[in-house]
Amino acid sequence: MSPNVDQFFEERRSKSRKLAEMGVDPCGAKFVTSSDLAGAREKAEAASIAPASESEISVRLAGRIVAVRAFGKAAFVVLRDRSGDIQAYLRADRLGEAGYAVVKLLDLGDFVGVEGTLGRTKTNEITVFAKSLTFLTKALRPLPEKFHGLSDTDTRFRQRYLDLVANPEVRERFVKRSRLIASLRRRLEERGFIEVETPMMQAIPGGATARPFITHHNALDIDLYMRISPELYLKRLLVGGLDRVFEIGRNFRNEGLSPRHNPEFTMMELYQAYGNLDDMMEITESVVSGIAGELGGGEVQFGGKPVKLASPWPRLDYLSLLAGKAGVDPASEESLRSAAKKAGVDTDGLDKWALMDEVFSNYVEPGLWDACFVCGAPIELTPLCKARPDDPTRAERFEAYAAGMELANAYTELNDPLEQRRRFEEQAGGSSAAETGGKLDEDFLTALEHGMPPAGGLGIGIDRLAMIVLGAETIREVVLFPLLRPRETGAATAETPRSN
RNA sequence: GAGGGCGUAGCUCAGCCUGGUAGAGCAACGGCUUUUUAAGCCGUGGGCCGAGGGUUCGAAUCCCUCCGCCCUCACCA
Repeated sequence: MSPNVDQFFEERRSKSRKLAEMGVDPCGAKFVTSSDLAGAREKAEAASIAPASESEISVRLAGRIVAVRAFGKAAFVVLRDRSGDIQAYLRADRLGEAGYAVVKLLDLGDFVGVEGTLGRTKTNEITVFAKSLTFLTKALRPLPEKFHGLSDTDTRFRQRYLDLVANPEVRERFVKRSRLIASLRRRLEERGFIEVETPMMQAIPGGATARPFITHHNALDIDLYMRISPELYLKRLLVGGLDRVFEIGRNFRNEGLSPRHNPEFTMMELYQAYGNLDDMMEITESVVSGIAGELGGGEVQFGGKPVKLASPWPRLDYLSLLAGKAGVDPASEESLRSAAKKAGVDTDGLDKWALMDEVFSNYVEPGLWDACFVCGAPIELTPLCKARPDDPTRAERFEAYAAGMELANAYTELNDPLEQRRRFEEQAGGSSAAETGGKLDEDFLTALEHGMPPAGGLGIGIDRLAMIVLGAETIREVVLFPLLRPRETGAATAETPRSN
């Protein structure tokens, strides 16, 4: 620890000891409040208090001190909680000698409770005129600077609590993410879906193709995989008669990090028996545009450019987009290969379908700015999806895009157990299955053989939805604790102050 | 994994190109101050300049290696 941090720490410890000597617990106790800070503000506004006057409205409020402006025998402190900030005015003549002695020992970062009346100062600032101050908790380390806040991304992500305290817009963003998920849950429940939880540790990681994380269960002495998708378990529930199910939870993929990828990310997946792709479109449009309206006030900006999320979303054709936006002939492997090469893709060993996917994500995806559905991707890429009745080479599938990112993916689900087995076997021959030994999920196939009703299925990437709705350009701004390389243990030890 | 950028006080940053031994604001400490809004005024302390090595009489500054973060690419149904 640097001498400077040591100095802060020792000074604050000494104040903490002084408080204890005065009979004040430096790590206080329950404090009943009359409302949060924003609630007190609203009350004050509603009472239309004149400048430089006090009302008779009493409040009890608590928060962390984020600013102190002290005079000899009076001080203004700004309190902050989850809802916002409010100023409190502490005067020696109102708090008494003992009370004001505590004020003298306050530091930025301490938690306090105040009881007093709401009013406005002569500068018209809503203020709690304190009758008493209750010390709640001492902060032994200093907070980041009050004006510029905290901007170093390393510290912001590693010590997110500092980011949340110092940067109100960050706190607000995560509150909104929580509201987003609550709203999504409510909207699905209104449609008769029930929320379920399926295994995150799976013996065979299915439902997608991605490299899994491997873990080990000691008692059974078996390797397990962190799920890459809940799909195969949710479908088992359709077999079991839970006709409308959804799950909101983490998926894990052992792949690279990027502004759009975190190895653990949050997905919403739902399955609706007796439905199909059209139902999934309706749900996606309605839920996403509804949430955006609720949280973003209808106006959503990403990277300074507006993104249109209001329904209806245009239905675009996968192959037409390839021809139109990428200028390739989707039927020609050579045309696809040369386009992929031009985009800097290493095309060795890629088959026609993989090339198509590369061309799509390099040439078409970045330009899909306003929300839209891309329909009819080739069946080869989607072993869990039904083929189109009119064109068996294409999947009855859509992917929803907005702000140049894939936001959702939906199928009319394949419920033919024999066809499903054939597709799995085909896939097991491919290279992507090597990681998990190419094992077929026989238990899932058995479930299908018992009969899965025709169904539509939908997955929405919640982190990306949050990014778009909240205008965050990197996933790290919507994930509280994004994955970072752990610090050296030596450094971590040095952070811990020695006791005495 | 490759390329580029960044790393200086608790925080936000200057200094680096053109080497001469470390600066500002906020925060902290002492003093004055009972209506401030990044409060003010006077004074004080605080840095192995990410780590290690090299060049040099002399390195925050130039060179090399390593570590961490960010960006782009690659990996990634």
